[in-house]
Amino acid sequence: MNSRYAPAEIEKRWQACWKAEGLDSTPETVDDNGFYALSMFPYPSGTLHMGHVRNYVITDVIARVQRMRGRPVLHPMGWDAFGLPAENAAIERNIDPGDWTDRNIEQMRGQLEKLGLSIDWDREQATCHSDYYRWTQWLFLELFDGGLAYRKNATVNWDPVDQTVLANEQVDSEGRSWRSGALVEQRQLNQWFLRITDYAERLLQDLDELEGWPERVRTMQANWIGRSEGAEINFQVVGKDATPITVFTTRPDTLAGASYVVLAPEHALVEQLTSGECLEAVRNFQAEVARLSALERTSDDGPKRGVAIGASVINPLTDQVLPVWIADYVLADYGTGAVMGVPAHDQRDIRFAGSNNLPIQQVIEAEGAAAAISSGEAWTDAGVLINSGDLDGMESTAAKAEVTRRGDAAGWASAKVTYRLRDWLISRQRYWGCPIPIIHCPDCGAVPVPREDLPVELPRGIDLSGKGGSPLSKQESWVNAPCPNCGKPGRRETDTMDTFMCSSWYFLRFADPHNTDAPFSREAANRWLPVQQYVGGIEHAILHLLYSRFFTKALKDRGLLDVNEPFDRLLTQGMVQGTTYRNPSTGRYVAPADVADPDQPKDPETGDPLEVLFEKMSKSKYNGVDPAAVIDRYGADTARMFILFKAPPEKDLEWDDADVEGQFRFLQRIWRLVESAAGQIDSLEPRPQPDPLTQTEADIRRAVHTAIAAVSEDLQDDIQLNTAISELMKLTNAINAADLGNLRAPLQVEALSTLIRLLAPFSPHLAEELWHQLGGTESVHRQSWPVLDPEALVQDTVDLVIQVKGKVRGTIKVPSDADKATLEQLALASEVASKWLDGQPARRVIVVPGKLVNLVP
RNA sequence: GGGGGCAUGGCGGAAUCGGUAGACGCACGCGACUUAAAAUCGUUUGGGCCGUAAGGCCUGUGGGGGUUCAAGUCCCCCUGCCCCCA
Repeated sequence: MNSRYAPAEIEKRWQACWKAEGLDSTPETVDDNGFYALSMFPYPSGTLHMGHVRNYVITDVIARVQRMRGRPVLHPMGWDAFGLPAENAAIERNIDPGDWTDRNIEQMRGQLEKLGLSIDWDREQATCHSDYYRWTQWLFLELFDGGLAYRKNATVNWDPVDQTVLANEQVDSEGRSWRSGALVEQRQLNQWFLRITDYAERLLQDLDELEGWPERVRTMQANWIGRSEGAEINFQVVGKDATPITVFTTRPDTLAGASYVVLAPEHALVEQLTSGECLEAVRNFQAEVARLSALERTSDDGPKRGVAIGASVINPLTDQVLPVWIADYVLADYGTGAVMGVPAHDQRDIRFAGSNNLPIQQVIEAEGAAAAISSGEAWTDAGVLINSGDLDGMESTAAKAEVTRRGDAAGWASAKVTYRLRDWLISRQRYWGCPIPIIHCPDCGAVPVPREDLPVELPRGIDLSGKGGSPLSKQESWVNAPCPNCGKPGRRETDTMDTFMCSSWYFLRFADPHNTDAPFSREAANRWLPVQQYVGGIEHAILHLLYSRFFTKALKDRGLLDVNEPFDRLLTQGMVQGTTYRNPSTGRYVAPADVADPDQPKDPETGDPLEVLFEKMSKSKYNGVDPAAVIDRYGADTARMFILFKAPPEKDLEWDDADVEGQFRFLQRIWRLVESAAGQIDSLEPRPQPDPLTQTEADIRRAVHTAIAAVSEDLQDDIQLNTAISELMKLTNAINAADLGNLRAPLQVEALSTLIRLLAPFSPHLAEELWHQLGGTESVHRQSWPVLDPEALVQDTVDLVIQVKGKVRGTIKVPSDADKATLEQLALASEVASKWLDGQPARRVIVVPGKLVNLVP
């Protein structure tokens, strides 16, 4: 009695106890009612930050509630452990990337354990360990066997700082590397690709199935896949017996308005078609374009540049002769690498035509179209065709199909669907990644390493200078290997895989983590997948989630599992932001420690007033809060409560020390409340409720069951953990206000037992401690979730709102079971009504039972 | 430029099958306890106006319009901010 709430002692003790008891282990056998709760696994940087904490605590609450609901739960954790930071750290400090990574994992696991997460650590995986990446390699071979992995020479984004190839997605909108920030260059290299484009249509279509995903993530994926319907149209080359130029267009209806045709500078036909006098200009232009990124080339607003190549083609619809150009805004690997220029009806074309003196011919008429075009704006909306021969007068939407149909009949067009999505470039010229299990043989070509020879281990303890291509290519003893086919000397593939490969299937390995015969058994995968609740950052909305979906579908097609989508429900949590001080005139950030008066923040150097912002926690902004420090001071339970209460999960969260204090106080209030009862209650066994109840008892039962209903609802579909905690606060307030001494024992037991069980997923340590203090013998986390008794919610009378002309004018107490007619009578007879109706009869009466009556005179 | 989202007290946020706006918390103020402070407990607070008071009225969810008995919620227009794509 009268002990203080001491989280440090309580949390340490219960964590040890749970570990000894195996409380968090995954049930061995389950039928199909298992619940798979998963957080996006972290990169083991060595330090846990608040974003991680938020992510894992949200998932943990969901997992714990499901356990109490009686479902077998899989809640694992692992490490996305390959990647550049380890290699960079190794270069800087001359340590082995593997050792560095393992040390970080140890450290972060320790930090995670302090949070009291109910994770089954027995299933832990690290993608850089050979018992994991062996299976990444195995799956690569599966894709290879299925024709989904191939090698091709292609223009790639080259990061001159990190000396590696980047995927398009790793280049930001300014053409810089997402990691090094260097301006990306274009290079030709022979690279490994995965044929994700084969799955473009399914990846798009099946987005409709994902009802448990945020709409905006689905939209982002759909945009990324970028389906467009149109036609391929062939233009015969004048005077040469050359292959016709095939363009892709989404606007075949504007064909008559085509005034030129443009090839990508890298297009194969450029060589053939360029005339002698244009050759030099074309060569120069090609060299110039090679330095530009795709993004610089395709933006709508930049200037469009190009040169004519001295060839002509024939417009198949009008028989007009059109010049052929090459231009920076046409990309070789999108569509056919060639477009028809219709300046009047395409924004980029009108810019190009303007700067190169090419004719602009309007062929779609609509109100305002001509004016827009003459002012230099393309008319891209629908309209009616003009200047198009016998197609004049046709709606442009109808004309799309008609032009394609005619072209198809005449052999110069065919309907075509293209996608913006490109095949996934997985080759990386780096050391710290999963080796691609291929041996290059001078005779047999690229030969897969036999599955029984996996893993192809990364050689350890090698010199990493960080310069000049792949370190693996310099490891002669490793590189040289006999061809598995013919036995002749061959060379191992020295590229490693994009780390997104490793993270595209880890959720499958968790279902069957110790399997030594296969990456996972089909039974285990089918039993646990799809993940019922996936939680992670919005920054993975496209890449990781799209790749994982692709893997799942591809592996399904290979017969390895039967699920079509990996993640049933997705929750994208918001950022954790810290108080940030910035000098608006210099743009520099100031550390909070250097701010003397937080109410009147001033720059210690210049004396300028500082602006106070909330921005994502980062070292450079001096606004980070260390989770370990918060746990040391207040305990993990307070940290959990704060982070869950402060904002809805998907919104950004502003860190506020005062609010952390507030949560600590709330937990102390519960502590004192339970302590006041500890002398009176020796068991939490439910007992029959007395009948009749006193008014206070009936009120407290209603509060208890209202809380059960509300918290359960908040954890159900639309997960709202912040309001769930506010319901716990209301219940605590209600019990405090009623005073336990005024309740008979069965009521006390029900109230406290419910409060503690509802609290358990949020504050697992405190709930466990209180549960035992009140005589609980088994863990609170093995108790069942409180069950709602609808009877307890019933009230004899309710407050009925009286509105007059839609304005609230008062309330009256009415029997809760009164019917509409009675309510109307009671309302009309009320004082409120007589006062506000002022003698007029109510012309109209709207009755909403249980809520209000609206009287309209 | 295209697509999507958001806008509620001093602050974070509740309330969207249209039905008492501001739950819950933070901060602030006041009070109790205390020699004092901390802690704790109680309590006020959207704005404006009337009233000695009890109380009452008007107004209010970024701005403007509309639908409806009733709008934070639905529709149209505008402004600002955020995200994605270009």
